Amino acid sequence: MRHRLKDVAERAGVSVKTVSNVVNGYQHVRADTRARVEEAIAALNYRPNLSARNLRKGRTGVIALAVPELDIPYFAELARHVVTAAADHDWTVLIHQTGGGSEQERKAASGIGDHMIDGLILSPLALTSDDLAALHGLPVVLLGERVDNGPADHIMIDNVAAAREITAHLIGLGRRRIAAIGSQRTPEGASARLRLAGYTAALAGAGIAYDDRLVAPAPAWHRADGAAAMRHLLATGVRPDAVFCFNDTLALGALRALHEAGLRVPEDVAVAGFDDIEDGRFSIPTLTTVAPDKERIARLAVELLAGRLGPDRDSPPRELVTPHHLALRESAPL
Amino acid sequence: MRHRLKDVAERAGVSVKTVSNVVNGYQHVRADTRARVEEAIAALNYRPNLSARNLRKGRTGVIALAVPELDIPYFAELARHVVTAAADHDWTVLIHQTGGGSEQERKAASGIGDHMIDGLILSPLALTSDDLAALHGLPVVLLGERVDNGPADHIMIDNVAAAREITAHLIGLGRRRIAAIGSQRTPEGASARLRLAGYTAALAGAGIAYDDRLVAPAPAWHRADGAAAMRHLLATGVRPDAVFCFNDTLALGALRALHEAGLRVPEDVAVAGFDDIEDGRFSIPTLTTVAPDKERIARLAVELLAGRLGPDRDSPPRELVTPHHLALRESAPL
DNA sequence: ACGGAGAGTTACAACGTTGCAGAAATACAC
DNA sequence: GTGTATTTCTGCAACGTTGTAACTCTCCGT
Repeated sequence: MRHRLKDVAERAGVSVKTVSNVVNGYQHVRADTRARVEEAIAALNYRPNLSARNLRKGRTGVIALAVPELDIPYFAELARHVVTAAADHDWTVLIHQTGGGSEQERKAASGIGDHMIDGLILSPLALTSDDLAALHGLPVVLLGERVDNGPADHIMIDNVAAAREITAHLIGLGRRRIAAIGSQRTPEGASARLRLAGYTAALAGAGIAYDDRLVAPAPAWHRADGAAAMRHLLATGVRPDAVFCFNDTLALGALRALHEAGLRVPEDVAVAGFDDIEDGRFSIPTLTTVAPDKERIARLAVELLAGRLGPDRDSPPRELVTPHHLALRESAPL
Repeated sequence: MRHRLKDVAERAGVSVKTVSNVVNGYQHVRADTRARVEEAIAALNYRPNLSARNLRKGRTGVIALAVPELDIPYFAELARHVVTAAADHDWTVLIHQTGGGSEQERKAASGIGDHMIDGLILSPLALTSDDLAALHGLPVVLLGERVDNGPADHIMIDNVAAAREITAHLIGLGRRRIAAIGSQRTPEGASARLRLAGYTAALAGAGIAYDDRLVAPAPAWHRADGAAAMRHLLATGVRPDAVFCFNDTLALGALRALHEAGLRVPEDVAVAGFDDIEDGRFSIPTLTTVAPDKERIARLAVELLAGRLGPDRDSPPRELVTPHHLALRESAPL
């Protein structure tokens, strides 16, 4: 049922290698030979065995993208862009879901990496440089926060600046009791720490005192966590007049909780998020947010990986900061 | 840097095959030999070369999941469940994005399938049975609408019944001018046709005349399409008092358009969707919808595939209808 | 006619792994 | 103590492909 080079060769009356040459587009094949071979390929519906080709070549044509959770819209959108960018290099993308645990991420790094993939684009939450070292030379591009001393290429946005800017925007609206939702103390919470730093920097810049009670932690960054954190803030009676949520799903949850509490957005409480996911453009109200250039991040990641697999094999690790902008919508308008 | 069985064998002072036996958990290996080999494996950080193993075994341990678009929440949620279910079989899931075009789906089927994957879970929009035949024996499980005469296992929900039930629910609220959003005339629109059939059946059952002007097409089923369709309905002056959207993202777009038009949901217009995506539980208002059991669909798909790779290799194709229920929320409450 | 260049084709080995058959060592039965 | 299982380990071949090197054949210039 499934045919091999040998079958094609027999049918076309040539050697196995000649068929291989035709399949790989080698130049010096006589036109009539090529035609005979192609006829045989078509007749037998021959497809190369990629495992064998990979074994021989040491390349698989597959790269992996490992993200914490696929059904967080930010990662789903990112995944779409990575798949698109990878297609330009004729790569297939193996999308892997780590669950954000260090165990799973380690497995994504070492386990999957084994020999099935040529490179890895990893959006780590919990990974340490030790885990990374265990890759033993598999080219890796990291997205998001820095892994300390990691010897890998790295793409990020300036989280502190972005958080500072959007907090400053809320201050510019005249708000003074600005809450933050999404803080995390765990080692995984690198993004949370940076965004919190931007938040406090903006407050300090405007001469507003930092109030611990206005900062709500969130174990994960899902809608439910955002809603719970918002409810908690409202219940403690610290009446914020604005909220900066560390990502958009938190913000959507917060919108929901505010709605249930009968508060108007943005009149009573302005809300800002982070990530610019599709939902935020259709939510009620639409969501003001920090918009990273996801398409560019994905493209850069694929290109860095391509470099590592090609000429830049041994060049020093690169660190790229991609631009972002504020998307000002109804929840905290201009 | 990257070691092979041979390197481990030399270090442990045994044959290559013995190392292979240890790696594969073969029983009859003396304890001290096993220990020596394991020490060597650890010391060299040996990892099997999967390409070689696959070549030898004819199995790859990778299954593919092909969906039209990853950033449609329904598919992202489904993907998460499939990844989880596949992990129980020690399978890695290669997630593939087809874009919904028949060309891409064909490629997902034939191109990717070549020898890299053991099986395919495909959520087709445009695939015909011819495309399916081109797979030449690759086990496939189809999700969603029927591919005519396809010789593959198939999991679906009863779209007609589900659409009829939720439309009947709207009728039960006393609504009489019930619009539908999402109809499609293209060959890809199988789901749309079935849901439309359920909608018309419910109207007929209640003695309500079908009004063509209340049925709005949507080229795709994104939020933007839902919003555009809703705006169109409102602009034509046919004042619906309820809308059944053929999926949740359409419904979220419709909610947005209704909000912009100053109409209250559900007081002025009740809204229902289809899919029960996470967003719908936090939107304002929360979304009444048809809830398929995505976790079960994913688990069944993986199990059917496991069967095809094992004992049920040649059993006749199975067709499974999974249950659904109505999730009644604020946009069209009980 | 002869040498040389290049086009066209081929045989062979290797990529790293595992199934098979069997050798060597050990245990067991009588 | 001999014969028979059983455990433990090994060498070889094969999975399907491609790189290397070599071979044949044609064509050209002299």
